[in-house]
Amino acid sequence: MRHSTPQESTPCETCPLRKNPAFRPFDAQQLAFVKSFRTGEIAVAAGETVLSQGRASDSIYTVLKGWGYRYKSLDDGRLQILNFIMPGDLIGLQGAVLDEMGHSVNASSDMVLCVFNRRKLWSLFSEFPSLAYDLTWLASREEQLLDEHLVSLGRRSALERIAHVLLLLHDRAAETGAAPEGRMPYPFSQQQLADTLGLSLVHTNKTLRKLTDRGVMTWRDRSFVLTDRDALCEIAKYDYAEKQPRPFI
Amino acid sequence: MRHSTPQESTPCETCPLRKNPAFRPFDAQQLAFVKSFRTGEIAVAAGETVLSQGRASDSIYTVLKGWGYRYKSLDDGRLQILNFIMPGDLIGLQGAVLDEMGHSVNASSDMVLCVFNRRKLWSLFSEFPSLAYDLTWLASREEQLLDEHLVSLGRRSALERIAHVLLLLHDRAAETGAAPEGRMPYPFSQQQLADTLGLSLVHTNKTLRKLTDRGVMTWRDRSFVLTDRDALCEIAKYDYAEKQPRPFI
DNA sequence: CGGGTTCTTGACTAGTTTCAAGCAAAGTGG
DNA sequence: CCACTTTGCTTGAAACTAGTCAAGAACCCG
Repeated sequence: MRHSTPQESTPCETCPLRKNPAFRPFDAQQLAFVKSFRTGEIAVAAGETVLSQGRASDSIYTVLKGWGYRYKSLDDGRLQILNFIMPGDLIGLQGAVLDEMGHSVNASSDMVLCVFNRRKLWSLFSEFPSLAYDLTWLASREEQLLDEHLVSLGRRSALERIAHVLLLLHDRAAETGAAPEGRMPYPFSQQQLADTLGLSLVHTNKTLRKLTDRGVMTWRDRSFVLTDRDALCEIAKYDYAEKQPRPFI
Repeated sequence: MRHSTPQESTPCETCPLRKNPAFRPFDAQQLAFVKSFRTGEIAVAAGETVLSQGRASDSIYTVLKGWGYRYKSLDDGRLQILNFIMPGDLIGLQGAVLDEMGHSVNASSDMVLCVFNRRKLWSLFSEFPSLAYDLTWLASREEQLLDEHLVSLGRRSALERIAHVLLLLHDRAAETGAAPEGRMPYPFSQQQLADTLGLSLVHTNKTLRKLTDRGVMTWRDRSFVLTDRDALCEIAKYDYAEKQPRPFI
């Protein structure tokens, strides 16, 4: 893993996540513990690798800024994106609890990550059950997102799949205030969208065109705008559920 | 949820999982806590529903005997099986931590489940960090299985997918000693296999035939035998990793 | 202003689904 | 105990969705 020079640390007190109403507040004790659990902060440039499949990682990270994606690749070059990673998400837990990372993580935009020492994970469990519970919350939510993704790949048509991820991505970004007015500034390529949905690049492009022809969305500059959300929901059979403030570590 | 009359309880001391070398042992304190956490035991007949999508569940379960599957269904009847459930697996955590179950669980054979009170989950975190850690282990492993499944649905051909699940299913069963001599007695239909792999029943059947014609497996009486494991591994690009004793609750 | 990505489009092909029909095994009721 | 029904498996043919190949256009970066 290569990344840019470590930034000077943002102290936990001014952590961008803590100001965000989408995230639940910390009490003083929890904050004190998290400060001791944390070993620093790193910046990862767009396109670089944060974690590699097959390796054990010494660290766990919480995303402070930027977007990334979690993926698995096969020997012959086929690649499957498992999930997208946004601010507040925790990455590397699998590598900390099991012995080896089953997936890789790449940054799709410049990211800033809060770094935690894997070896102190145990003290989180023994001293801060409330944080351990939050960890489990985070793991359950990830499972729920994967479940939904599995339904898409297994049972939805290309058109439904695309409409569905677009809505999902938008709503996940909107949760943390990152998608104003239906505009989703996720910096990814059509190839990445294809690798997410288990489609070929060409078919993804043609399906995207079908959606823009119907006037429900536009794709430009590696991001998209939902111009007719209702129609998209109709296509994807998607319904939005109001989110409660969520935990993070 | 309807199930048969509650069986008389197997005491934790004679729990079938505890005797099984595939599972890590409990110490006396943990055992005492689990006994208080546990509210009883239920039997679920093959075909019945254990948990329903959309509902909150008051209980969490550990499978003592039998097999089942976790799935999501869409309004129009399409169905996607997310994962299979075997002895030692924990179900219902998502419903306990988040507020609603995003999936359903059905029994594919007669099952016996150990029932825990969702409301006491918090005391598990606060009093037994070692068990909380095990819970996280279990959640991470589920995530890993889902990741692998996602790769299958997204990037593997029908032939690869079938070879891959068959091996996975066999090895998961073998872990707990339930698949002697390559014979996997999983009682499921081809329709269920199709719903697992995101394929149609017809194509699943034809692909299964292709595999039996090549002499690598046989399918009979709703279970299968791996007659040429190496060839299957070759097709699926599958490699087996030795498993350590795993936790359970 | 080149050279490299990324996006776009058309033509052709392959893999998978859908439709349709028949068979076998297991259960059900008279 | 035997018709009758149901459920699961099997097979072929036709239709269609998505993949591959190929080539050009647009965009980005140095």
